[in-house]
Amino acid sequence: MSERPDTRTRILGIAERHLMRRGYHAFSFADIAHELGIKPAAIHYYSPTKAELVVAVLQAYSARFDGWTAATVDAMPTDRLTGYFEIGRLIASDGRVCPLSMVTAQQEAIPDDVIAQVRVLHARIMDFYVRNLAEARASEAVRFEGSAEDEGMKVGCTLIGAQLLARVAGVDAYLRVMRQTGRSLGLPEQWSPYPPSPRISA
Amino acid sequence: MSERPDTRTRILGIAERHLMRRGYHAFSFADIAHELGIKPAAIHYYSPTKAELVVAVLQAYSARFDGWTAATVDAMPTDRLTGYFEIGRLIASDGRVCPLSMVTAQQEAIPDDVIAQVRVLHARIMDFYVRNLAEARASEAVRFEGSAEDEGMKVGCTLIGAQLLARVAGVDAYLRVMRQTGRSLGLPEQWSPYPPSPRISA
DNA sequence: GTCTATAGCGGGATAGAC
DNA sequence: GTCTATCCCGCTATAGAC
Repeated sequence: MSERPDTRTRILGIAERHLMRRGYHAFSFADIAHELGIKPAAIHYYSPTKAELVVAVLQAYSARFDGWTAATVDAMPTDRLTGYFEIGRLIASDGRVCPLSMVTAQQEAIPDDVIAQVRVLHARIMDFYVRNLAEARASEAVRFEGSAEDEGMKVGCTLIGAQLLARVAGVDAYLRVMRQTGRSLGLPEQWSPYPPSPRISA
Repeated sequence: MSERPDTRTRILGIAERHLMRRGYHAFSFADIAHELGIKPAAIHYYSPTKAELVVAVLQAYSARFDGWTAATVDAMPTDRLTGYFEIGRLIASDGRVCPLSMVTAQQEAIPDDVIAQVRVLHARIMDFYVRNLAEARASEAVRFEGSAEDEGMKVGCTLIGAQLLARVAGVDAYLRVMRQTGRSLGLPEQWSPYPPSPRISA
């Protein structure tokens, strides 16, 4: 195990990191190729177009997110929530932003196929929040007013905003905002990094 | 009054709209020129480089924000907060996003001068939240736990996240999220669009 | 103040050799 | 599977005419 991943996988990984750091338009095939030690044109062998490449990146990201939620199926909903806050922190500390917000920010200038895929990711993530908040409130592990749908959307918005804020104000800003979010929900002060694997922070 | 603004002003206005909709890299001098009925090269007469143009856009935006806060100096802090939520809604309903988040999202691929200017805007906006939340809590017009700094950053993050969400999920999503935010603060259900002028939503 | 013309670059994409 | 070579495009920016 821990073998060197194949080229296809490495391309997706590098593209994902660039997408999350720089956005759709500000990374190029040349960036990926240079890091891989191959020529830009070779990337087309794996993904004919840039749009298809990014769609594949988003699919892989969604799949990893699904894998993470599946792996946490036995966990307490509060641990799932704080676990996700912790994943968001790891992403922010690496100067990245959830691809959901990165792609959404520029959607007018991005191919429709990519937008369609980002909607899938959006639905999965919002479903995660809503489900866990509802479950946690039912067992009186968190408190909030209004519907779980509204609160879930709110917390999701706060997290992606906090990742953006981290880029101008440092990771500390992310931590302050999400700790404040946890405080108003009545979540524990310490976040469990649960479970560390399968990671969606890489 | 209501004269046709001069070319310099029109350029800034068009550039701002494109920046807020498409991001730094996805709008061009040609986009602006076409809308203005002039040639792309003519833009350079007003702003030699794209970075300077965007810096000017951000300066104008910050100045309008300052003008708005100054004009609301006699208002209740709760009205200032809901007034800003309303401004955020107008921006979102036009498919735009606060330039703060738009530029921040792509900061790795954006000139330093522009980043420096966005930090100014960031400081102004966060100061606005913190000041008004502290003031409102002192008069028991809102309730929240923790420091006004943490809560201010949190609400700011929620708003920019909600503007992003609006792009995939519609303006209704923005409204739901910010109404939920107002609910947990104990703000009135109806937002005063106070004051309509000087607008920072244009 | 706006034009034409053009330089110069970097990007995505394709064709065909190896 | 990766290469070289090339095409075509759009972009920022400059120079100089009007």
